[in-house]
Amino acid sequence: MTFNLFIEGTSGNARAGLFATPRGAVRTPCFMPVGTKATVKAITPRDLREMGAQIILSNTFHLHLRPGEGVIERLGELHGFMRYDGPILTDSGGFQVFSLAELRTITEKGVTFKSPLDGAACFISPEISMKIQKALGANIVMAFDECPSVGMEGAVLEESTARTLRWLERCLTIQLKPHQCIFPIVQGGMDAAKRVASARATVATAPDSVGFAVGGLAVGEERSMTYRMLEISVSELPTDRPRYMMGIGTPEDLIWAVDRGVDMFDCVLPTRNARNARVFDPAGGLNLRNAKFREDPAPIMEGCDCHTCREGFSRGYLHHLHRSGEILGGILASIHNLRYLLRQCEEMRDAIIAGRWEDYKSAFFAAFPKASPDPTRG
RNA sequence: GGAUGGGUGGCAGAGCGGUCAAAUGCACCGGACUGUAAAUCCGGCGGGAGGAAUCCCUACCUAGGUUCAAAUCCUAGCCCAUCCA
Repeated sequence: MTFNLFIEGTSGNARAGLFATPRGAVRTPCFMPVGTKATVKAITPRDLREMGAQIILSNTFHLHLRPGEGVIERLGELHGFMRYDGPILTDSGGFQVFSLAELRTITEKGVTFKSPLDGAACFISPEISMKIQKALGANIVMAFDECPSVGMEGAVLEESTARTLRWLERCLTIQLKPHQCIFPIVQGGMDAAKRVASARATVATAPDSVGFAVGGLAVGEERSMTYRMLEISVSELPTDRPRYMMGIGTPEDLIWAVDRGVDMFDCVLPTRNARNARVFDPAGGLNLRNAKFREDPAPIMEGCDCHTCREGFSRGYLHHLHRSGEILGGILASIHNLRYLLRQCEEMRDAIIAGRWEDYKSAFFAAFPKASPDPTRG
């Protein structure tokens, strides 16, 4: 069994484990940095290794448009192409159904996108997405789903959710490479009954899946809704397989998700925010562009073990870099933000295994009073 | 000394009788960002009152003037740029 989850400890619904992949074991809970276009923006693979990243994401749709999966496959698949030797997960393009909503039309066959690059029509079906991902060579391949918008409900949501399931069946007909596996994605929008139905049907359709993802969350809805839907979705998933909550990434989100049994998550937030001068700290974060940091000699966060903080780069210096539009500002802040979440995952894992999960959570929310320990309440 | 052009908000730079507290960009002060069309986007940016619509005051080099009305027209002065002596 190439892919396998070994659970090392639990606390309530929270779990810590080891997820074996052909590129090595991933310790969970695990945050996965996003490298849409075969690069985690502003970060080298060396940085990724140093900060303790275990697995990263890339994107089917964007790489299909440029440079094309053929180029990447011939240059050594994603791993060889971008010189990253850890496990890689590719998203299927399903998120672009949501994020590029104005540029696409959906039919039963698939989705026709207008390329953001040149406006050319680009058709992606479940089969095409799988074939692209097969060529890209990621270790975890995501099913091609439809990520519905927050407002979708009733018959339209019903049809969307059902279509994602039909598409899953079609995804499963494409044979992947031996080092690859597929994660199906649970949908169901902001509808509890549809979440349950989607999760059950997903498991029934792909019972042997190595892992399962919960999608369609953190797309603009209230946090209370996010986690109510997550709880419902996760409760229907097998406990012995990794659960991947797609698209979250604030420190508090990680706690909330892990507390509900999530093992893996990814998010553009740490890198995007970093490029916009927003950095994490235990009290809720800093905007390094703010005037008050102009002459601040302190590192972003006292005691942080990220390269940026360890090297002694001051807030004042980072303020200057971001003000000046210097590329190093984005780099140093990205390193900090990614390491922050990665370290938090290590801490969460240790706490769960050591039976300190409840204490860990209490300490986290004590330091960050603005975040609610339970987002589903209020 | 003469000729011509010009002096507008922190800077650059529109406006050239009313709809102007004055376009736009930059700077400045904040905010947002969650499977990346993002090193992006949004708001504010003379002073004062008010939740707000709004109201009051002071403003387009200086001083006068024309006009119901002037950043815009006239006169004088000061300053700047270029050219000629």
